[in-house]
Amino acid sequence: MAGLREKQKADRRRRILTASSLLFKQSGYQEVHINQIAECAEVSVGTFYNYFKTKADLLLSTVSMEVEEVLQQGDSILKDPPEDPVEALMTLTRLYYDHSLVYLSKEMWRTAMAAAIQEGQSPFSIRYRELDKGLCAQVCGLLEVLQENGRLSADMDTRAMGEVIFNNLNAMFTEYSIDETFTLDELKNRVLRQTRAVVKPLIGAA
Amino acid sequence: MAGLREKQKADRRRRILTASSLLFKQSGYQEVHINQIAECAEVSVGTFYNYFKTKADLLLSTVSMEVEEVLQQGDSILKDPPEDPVEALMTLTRLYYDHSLVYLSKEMWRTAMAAAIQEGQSPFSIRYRELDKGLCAQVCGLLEVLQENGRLSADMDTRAMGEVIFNNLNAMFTEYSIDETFTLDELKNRVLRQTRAVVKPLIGAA
DNA sequence: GAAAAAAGTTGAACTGGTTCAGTTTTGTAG
DNA sequence: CTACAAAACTGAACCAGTTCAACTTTTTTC
Repeated sequence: MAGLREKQKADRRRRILTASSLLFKQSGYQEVHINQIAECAEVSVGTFYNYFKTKADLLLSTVSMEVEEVLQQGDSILKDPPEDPVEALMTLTRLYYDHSLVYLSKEMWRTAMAAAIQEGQSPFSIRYRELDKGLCAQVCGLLEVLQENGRLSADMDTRAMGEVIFNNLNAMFTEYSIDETFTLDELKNRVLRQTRAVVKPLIGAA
Repeated sequence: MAGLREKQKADRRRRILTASSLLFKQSGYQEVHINQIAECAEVSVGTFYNYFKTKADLLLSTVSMEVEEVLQQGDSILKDPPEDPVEALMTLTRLYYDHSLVYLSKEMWRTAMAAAIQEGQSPFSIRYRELDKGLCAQVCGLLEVLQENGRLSADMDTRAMGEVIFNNLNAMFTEYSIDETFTLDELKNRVLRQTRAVVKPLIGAA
């Protein structure tokens, strides 16, 4: 009952992912055509579209992997966060940012973001936003922990605050992805300053 | 020296803009093809591309108009803002949001946003980000005014704070544009709660 | 093991935005 | 007014992502 068909399916899917990953790294997302991916993966173009709805859909599986890994690692930060709230938030932020270019280039992030915005009812967009929501929830979760530990004012609206901080992280990451000259260090420094500005007034007012 | 050529050029440009605006309103951006726009404007497809670099470029001229109007109106709010900081920020925010759908539909905003992200070095993207920067500067400017008026703590980092608040406005507007069921009222309510969470701790600590 | 059904593969054709070589129109000089 | 140059217009061809009707392979049934 192993199923030859299942085996072939899994194999083809893997071949397509391997081929595209290789080609994207080699020549960039835009430069690589579906023909090339299909050829390199030894399937036909039609078969490619049996496995992925669109070219951008290829990215989604990578984005998904990326974010899931980062969410898991983020959870362990929430379990025992740095005492200083700014430092705690920046630890999470650095995790997100440093991990971001492991599987995906800036160009690929741009494409994924643009695709997610383009039509909101596509499965791509829905999944992408789910992942974002997961990250946002994690930031909110961290604020709750800090609040419970008495590190942040008790009357802070953790939900609203978390959304603002996450939206800022996300917007800054978008800016970073758009501008090829924007370095990771510059990004972290700017976000540090912003996070400070927002979080400092909430400290010790418990 | 009026120049027949100049006159014709201006006329053709106007015809294309009128035609596309009409067609987009009628059938939505995606549905309308360049052929149709060209036909309706009584020019050839090639001529269309003499006047606009891409289909998305059509949107840019509309977005540009939109944002320039809003920036101007925003300036008059800065001249004499409501005393309460949250109310002041929400007045500006409501201006932005209420104005947003005068010339552009959600679908058109999505397309413009996606295009601006897709390739960051295109004139489209550069112009779009300039406009965003203008809005961000206006939010920062409002915070400065409020700080000068003694309404916000004197040691607040207006620049960083303004960026965070603007990034949040922008992110929420993006979410709103993506989700066709997200209403303007819901948007304003959520942003109100977020703005409160961030700004309240800065009040009276002067 | 043969036949029918189900699932999957294939690549040529389609789609719609974009380009460009050839043509027409406008401005200028003699 | 004619001739020439510059600018602008034109639409058929191009391109790359996507679709789909015909074909092949695997599974199921008897």
